[in-house]
Amino acid sequence: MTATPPVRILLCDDHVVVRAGLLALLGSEPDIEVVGEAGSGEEAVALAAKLTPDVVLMDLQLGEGIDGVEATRRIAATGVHVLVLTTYDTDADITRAIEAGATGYLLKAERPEELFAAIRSAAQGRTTLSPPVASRVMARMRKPLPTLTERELDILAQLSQGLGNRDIARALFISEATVKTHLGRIYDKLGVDTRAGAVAVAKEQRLLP
Amino acid sequence: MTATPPVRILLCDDHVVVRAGLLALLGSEPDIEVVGEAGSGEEAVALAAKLTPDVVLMDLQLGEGIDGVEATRRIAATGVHVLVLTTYDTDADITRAIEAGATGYLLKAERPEELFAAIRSAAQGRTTLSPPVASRVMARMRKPLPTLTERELDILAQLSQGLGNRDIARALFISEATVKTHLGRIYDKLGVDTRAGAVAVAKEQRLLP
DNA sequence: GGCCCCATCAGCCGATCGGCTGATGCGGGG
DNA sequence: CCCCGCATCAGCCGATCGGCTGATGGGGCC
Repeated sequence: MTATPPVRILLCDDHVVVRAGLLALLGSEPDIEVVGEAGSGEEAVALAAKLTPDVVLMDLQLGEGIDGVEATRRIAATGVHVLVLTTYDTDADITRAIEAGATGYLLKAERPEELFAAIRSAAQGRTTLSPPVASRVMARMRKPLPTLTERELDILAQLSQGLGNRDIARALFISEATVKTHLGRIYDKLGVDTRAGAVAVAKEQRLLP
Repeated sequence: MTATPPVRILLCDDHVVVRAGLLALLGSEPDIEVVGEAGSGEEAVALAAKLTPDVVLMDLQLGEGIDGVEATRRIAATGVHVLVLTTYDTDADITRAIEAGATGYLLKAERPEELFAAIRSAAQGRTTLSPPVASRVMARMRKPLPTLTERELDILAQLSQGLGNRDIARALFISEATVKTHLGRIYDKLGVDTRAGAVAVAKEQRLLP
């Protein structure tokens, strides 16, 4: 067997501390080489195009600029594997990341060995999910959870501003009747029966940007 | 001038990556020595008592077990300085950390030099706040923001479950009239006029645990 | 050309909400 | 001792909400 070249990694996280941590952890692995660091989504997209790494380690929360999902979408579109490494394991985040083309989804709480293994898998295009994430994905398969339509998300966004039906109607240029129809379906999908409950679920599940 | 002994640090963060990052960053500073690491609040409290570090670097979000605020409270009570290092800068988090006795409040997005400086300050009991945090504190001083009473938080918690007035009343063993009175005051303090709006602010501001 | 999803709208009605005025009791601080 | 913040409760009333039934039209998909 010939010596395999190291896996080339691009880091993307807005926190210096996290980048330093990843750098330190990955530095101990001979077959993994960090070839670049980005502190924003825009930077990551540019560097990924320039460096063509084997894997991009991407945080979903990036503070300023485009978010991790959008960065993932753009980078994945160029054929580079993106391994999402983030703090949260909500359904909405996972779904959006996967739809954006992420190769894997890891939680920052994961043990370093898992991270290394996931990176090596991702370099070959194989998918790795953190156990809690995998569980949620499985659960989602069994019970088709709330998948709100875009219009319903519009309504939900207005609702989360505390607006009444009339104001929502005006904001979206539709009638109150339509607002109420959408609200009813939103309640069904989210498993609630009041606007307060809907807002709670929306915030909890991070359904809104 | 005699050589000053290094500042002795205890890290507390539930993410291995972050601990590794801090370890790497602080390792480059000769006058700062990391004497211990904790992955949970309980561990941090125990280690702080055993090691009596000069400063504890404390994250507020700790996953399982007691949260960072509670850990801060217990450690600060023993006279050890706690420097909060976290991701969020919401009013509620800042307020609770300060009330718990934190010596300073830094954001993870802060530049490493600021972190070093803050650690050295904290070792001497001096307070350091990240600029965004300082701004919020000042703003708070100027305009006495929502300070909900405990009872109001009880109501808000039930409200955030999507419960109606009757159910809230039953849950808290009070009459509907009282619930409505509290709700009115909550609306005033949060600057909203619907339950949906109140829930939105509550979640946004992390007013509930 | 049907079928289904989605978005749109209407009207009805009982339940709930939000604002109002006003009242009681308790505890702490000046 | 009085004042004030806090928690408790009552009643009233117009506005809003949530559930219901039912209808129309556009766009995919087979």
